[in-house]
Amino acid sequence: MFLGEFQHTMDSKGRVVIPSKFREELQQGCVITKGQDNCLQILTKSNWEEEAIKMASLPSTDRTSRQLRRALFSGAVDVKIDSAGRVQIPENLRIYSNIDINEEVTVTGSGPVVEVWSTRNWKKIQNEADKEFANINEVKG
Amino acid sequence: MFLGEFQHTMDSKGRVVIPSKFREELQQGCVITKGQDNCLQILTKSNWEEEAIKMASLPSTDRTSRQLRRALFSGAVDVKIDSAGRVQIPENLRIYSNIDINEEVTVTGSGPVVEVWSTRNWKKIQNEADKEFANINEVKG
DNA sequence: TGCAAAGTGTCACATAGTGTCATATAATGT
DNA sequence: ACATTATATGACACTATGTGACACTTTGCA
Repeated sequence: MFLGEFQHTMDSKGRVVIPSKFREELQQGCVITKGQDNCLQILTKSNWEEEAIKMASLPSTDRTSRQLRRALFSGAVDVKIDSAGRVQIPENLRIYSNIDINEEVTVTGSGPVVEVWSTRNWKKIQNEADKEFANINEVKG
Repeated sequence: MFLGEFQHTMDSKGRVVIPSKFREELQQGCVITKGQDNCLQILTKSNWEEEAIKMASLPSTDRTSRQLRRALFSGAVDVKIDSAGRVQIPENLRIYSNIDINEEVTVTGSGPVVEVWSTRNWKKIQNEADKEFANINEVKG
């Protein structure tokens, strides 16, 4: 289970530090994919395999399914964390997520997955997310 | 069941003392999350897991669900009480709750959860709460 | 073949976080 | 009231983490 929110910067070579709390779970290998709302997702190997199986089993007759599947597989890279705790983000994913070299990055734990955001982007999303969250709590309370 | 109200200060490293009465229940591990009105909530592990399971099972195809999941998990940390009875509050939660380094903190038992407030904030909220309480009693009496 | 660009590995430094201790304060029992 | 114990807090040393720098390797391309 991944929890928390961390600020980092993407270094001049396109690498991002994985918060130390997440490393143990991801050390044995992980996969980065395009996530929803222009974030990147980092999954553990086993989590990725589950996803992949689900996707592979979608009917290839359905156009939307095909698109989803292409996005998932073509956008995925299998990376390893280096000795300084960083991962290299390939250019296509940097573009997808709007994270430029030397820019601020927010890494969040989101339960079963880790998400990587350009901080600008995250701030917008977070506002929305917090509102939803406040609504739910009000209904409950 | 957590009861009572306690004054402490956040130390220069961002740590807060958990009142000794609460420690036993929280010792085996607890999770801090964003609560309502800019307070922080401390939940026991089992309490947290209930919440988390609900969230994790929401469909990720639905934007609102995704946002909820993000708010919940990114705003949470899993902490342990140190040998001096303190917990470390990460920066994002310090900001959320308006608790600065070396500032006064009010820790309250609130039934199933413990709440952590900046004392300034707490006083405001408490006034409101007391008024409500007085009103109810007036109507009843 | 050589050059430029992109990626990888390593290091040193600054800072944030952690652990421990000593003292002060508060709570408890006699 | 007093002694005894538990609790809170500040101080400080230590560790881990994040960051920037830089050299080295690989890749693609002229």
